Amino acid sequence: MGDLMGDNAERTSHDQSRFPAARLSRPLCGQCPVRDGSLCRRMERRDRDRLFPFGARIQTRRAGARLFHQGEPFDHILILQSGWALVHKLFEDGERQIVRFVLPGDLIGFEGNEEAGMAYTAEAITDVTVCAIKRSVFYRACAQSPRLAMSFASLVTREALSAWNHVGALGHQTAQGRVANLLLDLHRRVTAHRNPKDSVLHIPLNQVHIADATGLTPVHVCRTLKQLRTEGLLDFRKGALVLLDPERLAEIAQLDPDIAPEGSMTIPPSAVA
Amino acid sequence: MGDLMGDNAERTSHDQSRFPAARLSRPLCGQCPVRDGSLCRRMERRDRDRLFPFGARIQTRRAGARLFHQGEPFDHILILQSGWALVHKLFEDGERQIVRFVLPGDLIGFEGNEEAGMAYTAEAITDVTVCAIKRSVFYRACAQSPRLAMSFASLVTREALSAWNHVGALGHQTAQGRVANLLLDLHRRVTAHRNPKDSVLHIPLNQVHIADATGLTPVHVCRTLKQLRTEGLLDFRKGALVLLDPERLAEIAQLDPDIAPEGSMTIPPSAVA
DNA sequence: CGAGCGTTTGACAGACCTCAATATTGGTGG
DNA sequence: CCACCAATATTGAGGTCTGTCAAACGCTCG
Repeated sequence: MGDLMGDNAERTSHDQSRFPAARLSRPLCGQCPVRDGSLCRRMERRDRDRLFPFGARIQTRRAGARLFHQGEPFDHILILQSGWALVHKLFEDGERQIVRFVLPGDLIGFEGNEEAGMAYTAEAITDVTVCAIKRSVFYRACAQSPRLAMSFASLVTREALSAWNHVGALGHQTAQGRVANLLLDLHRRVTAHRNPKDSVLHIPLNQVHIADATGLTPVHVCRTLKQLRTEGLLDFRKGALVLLDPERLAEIAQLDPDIAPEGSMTIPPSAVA
Repeated sequence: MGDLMGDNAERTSHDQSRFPAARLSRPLCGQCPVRDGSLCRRMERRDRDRLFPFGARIQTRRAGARLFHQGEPFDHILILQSGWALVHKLFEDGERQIVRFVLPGDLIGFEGNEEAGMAYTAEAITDVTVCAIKRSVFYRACAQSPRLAMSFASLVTREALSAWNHVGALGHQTAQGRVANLLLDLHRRVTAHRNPKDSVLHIPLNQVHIADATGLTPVHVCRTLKQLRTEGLLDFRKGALVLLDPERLAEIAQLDPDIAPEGSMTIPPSAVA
């Protein structure tokens, strides 16, 4: 965690001029939440207003930086403001399993405790800005504000639902289904707070990311993506995702359109706001 | 959901004499939380005292009964008091993926919302007793009591951690590792609140349950269990689980003993109590 | 005794992995 | 602008793990 709480901490709002667009390994268009500040600002204003009195700080981290590491203690909660991150579990053979991707507005840092250390590693995929607050302070704030506590519970509930969906995909589906499930899920999460549903969507992942998340090898992910492309289902190359046949994709991903997806709020807004 | 809220509702405490031991498909010894009331009473007293003013009711359900069904609305929260349950996702081909097993003290019923219906199906494995409360009432109670809200958040956090561990097992591990992981996890959860760590532990699951939870076929689960048995790692037959070599099992399951397991409380008791 | 369920075992097929080589891309420096 | 390098993506051949199908066994219950 080291310099995460260092002197480069910022207390000001997440302004594009003060937080210049990240230098990314590859250019991303304005649709991507990494560079588009609208989503970030909306989540930030609401969370910051609640948490800044408790010592929340805005931080920036470079792509590839580790936000916290499996086995090591980490005493902060992070709210991602912009950019993409991931949470993975390291195995002894050096392989890793990505358990979730973190998008702006998502909370990370509750995957462990002070004594035993974090159970997972969090890593910035792109350059990111996060809102950091001491975990003990955050819990104290929640204990004083049922509204904040329920907002926290709501976020964690969404994480649990997403994880269970992930379990279903990994346990039951073939390679096509797993990849389709992941890309559909990411597409939905990115476009959820976005009006213009353009056909092409930029996702800052490569085939290795998809492999580590779906439990497949990069080689097989490549074959599966090619298969999906030739079958006219979706096109994903160089981070550009196009859903060519969303309906058939949902079938392959075994997503029942009637069922509330991961993004749905289980806790009604009335109980939070 | 039907008769769940029917006239057989009980408001009295969970007494063995009033709630006679369930007629189970196979006999279970006194170690199993299904028949042992100590765990049930402890969880119940604490939760009931908080929730009964809000209309919580104790209910009983038979083994095999569905507590709620995927796609259908369900407006209650259930706290399992005794017995075992499971939560699974149904796929269109008729297969199912068990996403978690529910033990006494666990909460279910937040896997969806009123409008879209539940995202999963919950089913009683053995006869169960549950503490039921209207979801809207429960959320209102949480909104008035930060303590209850944080207790809820703590439970959901544990579920999320457990689900992520499950994701890691399904995505990364071989059949042996998946089965070992599941049985070790269940063993830990059952013995967590139990002093005498006897060598033999009764778990009310069959090979089909294990198959649906690990994403394997019952045939392969059978082969894997036989393999684990001949290698002197564990013995699981007719619901009787014996861990013959816990250390080597933990290796196979890729469980890092230094890392906090799913059972650890992420939210410190001081923030809840 | 027969029916039904769960378990066990075998032969075979398919999905995915491993290893290896090549092609493509993006970045760097001359 | 081109050469060069590292990282990523692609393609092929062969092997392993797990699924599928089928049959038989044991157990419980009616």
